[in-house]
Amino acid sequence: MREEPVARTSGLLLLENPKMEEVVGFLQDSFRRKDLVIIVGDCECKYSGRASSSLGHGERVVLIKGDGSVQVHRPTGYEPVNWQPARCILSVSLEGSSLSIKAHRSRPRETLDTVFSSLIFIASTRLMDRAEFSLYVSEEQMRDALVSDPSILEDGLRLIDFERRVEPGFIDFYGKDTQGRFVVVELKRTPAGKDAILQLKRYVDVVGETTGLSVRGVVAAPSLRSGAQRILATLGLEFKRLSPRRCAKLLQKRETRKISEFFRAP
Amino acid sequence: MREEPVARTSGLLLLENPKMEEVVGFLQDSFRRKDLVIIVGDCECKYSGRASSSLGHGERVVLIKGDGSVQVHRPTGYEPVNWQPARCILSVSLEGSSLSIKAHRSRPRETLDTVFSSLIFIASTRLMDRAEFSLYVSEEQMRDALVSDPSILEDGLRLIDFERRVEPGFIDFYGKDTQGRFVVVELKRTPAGKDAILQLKRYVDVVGETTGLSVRGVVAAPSLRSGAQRILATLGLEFKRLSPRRCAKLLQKRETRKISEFFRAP
DNA sequence: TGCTAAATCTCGAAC
DNA sequence: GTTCGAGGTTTAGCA
Repeated sequence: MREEPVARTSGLLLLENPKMEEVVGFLQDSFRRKDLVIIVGDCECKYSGRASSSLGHGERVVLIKGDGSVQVHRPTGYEPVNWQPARCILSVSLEGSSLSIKAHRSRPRETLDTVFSSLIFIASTRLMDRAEFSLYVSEEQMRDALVSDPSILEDGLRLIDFERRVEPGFIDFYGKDTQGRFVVVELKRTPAGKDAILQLKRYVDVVGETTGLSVRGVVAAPSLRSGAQRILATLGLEFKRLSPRRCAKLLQKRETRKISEFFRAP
Repeated sequence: MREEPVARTSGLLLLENPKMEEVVGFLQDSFRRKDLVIIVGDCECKYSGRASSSLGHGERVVLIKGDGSVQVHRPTGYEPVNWQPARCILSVSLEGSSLSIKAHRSRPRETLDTVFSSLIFIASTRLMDRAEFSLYVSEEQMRDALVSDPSILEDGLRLIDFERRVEPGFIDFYGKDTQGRFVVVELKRTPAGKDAILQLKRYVDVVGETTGLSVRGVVAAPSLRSGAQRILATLGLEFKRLSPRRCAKLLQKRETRKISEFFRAP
């Protein structure tokens, strides 16, 4: 006799070595509730869409999330061997003694069919997760990256000075472009707003007065806040996208290169 | 009283609402055996390496494979929020009442630390999976792709004919390059071997005799079988990599473009 | 909606 | 080992 799935404190439902028949309803309920489902068992996969693929029998972990995304994981490899992104239409059916789970989407039109010939266990649960994910790179790290390779902002851009003291404060990056024009860069780790633009404007004015030449002002940030583009254009300043991630990557590269050059030295 | 983890027929070990203390040994054993581990629980994540990231408390699924890869999955999204590729060094420790799982690798130097404050369940199992994964595109589809856009093989390559009847059989693709030289292409869906090369040689010779001009012979395949490069060079023929996937992608693009052009038509 | 560029891209092959 | 290119790339930012 089989026991019914038991609801845990966390709302976890577990089926160990379940029968195919009972699994159909179990999965349909889980999909309807948009719960997360983990299936471990022996399955085949067929994918058809942008390309076609087939994968014979083997024991795998299948992860089906409430958003309709599907992943089939083999025992090794970071990436799923087969998958389907979110917003799939999921359907479960019994095919003889096997269980078929189809994940279909249009645009692009593609289907992943996972057919289980045996099941080791199935878990279904609703996960609570409201946390915010944040990738960090400091403004100082971004400045270091720009100083070490100004071309990440603009081709041919060269460094004159950084953290340069001028009347209202410090210029993050001070350089010269391919046409020989001075460039003042205001760096922001987060989307740049009016404050950053006005700050830059002051620096540009000061440098313009000091040198008596026309000076370019560039806001370098991951993006502009809404409305900032308008102010920027009004003041004759520019925006250049600079992603914190790219800066971090470049710094990492420089770091490893330094180390390798050190070891290569005689 | 807690019951001991029970070994299933499949070698599955399950812990439901386990205590942190018992989990440490459980995970260390699993990692040593290089079994696959699934953990569901409330955790925080900190990543540091190429970039830095932090993720606050939330219920997630963590998948740790025998190859040392780690994935932290939130309730939605196809991709893991945090991850670490294969060949990581895994370590488990108790930090107060929390469980910390660190995945570290060098080159690039980066660490993912996942700290569980509570556990819903843990599963550990060895998966048997020896199946081969294959992506399908027929040779005919590859030929269609090449015919519809010869530049995927070589810049400026133009089509003269395909499936062209010559003495020993059919030339897959017959064209002309930017220098006006005739090009005979032999297509293979799988790594090309001696047979494909000799076939191509016959076509090239026939076309050369017919036209009285020098003719280029190109093997287009995902790769060359070992030793084939040598024969190719000896016979004065060329190899151009052509992936079935890229052909499939191109065909799909053409298809969608056709459809959109159809709908756009007046 | 479609494109273009970046990704903690990953992964594999060639050099 | 390192570099280079492809991917069912995915994803985010913009026009």
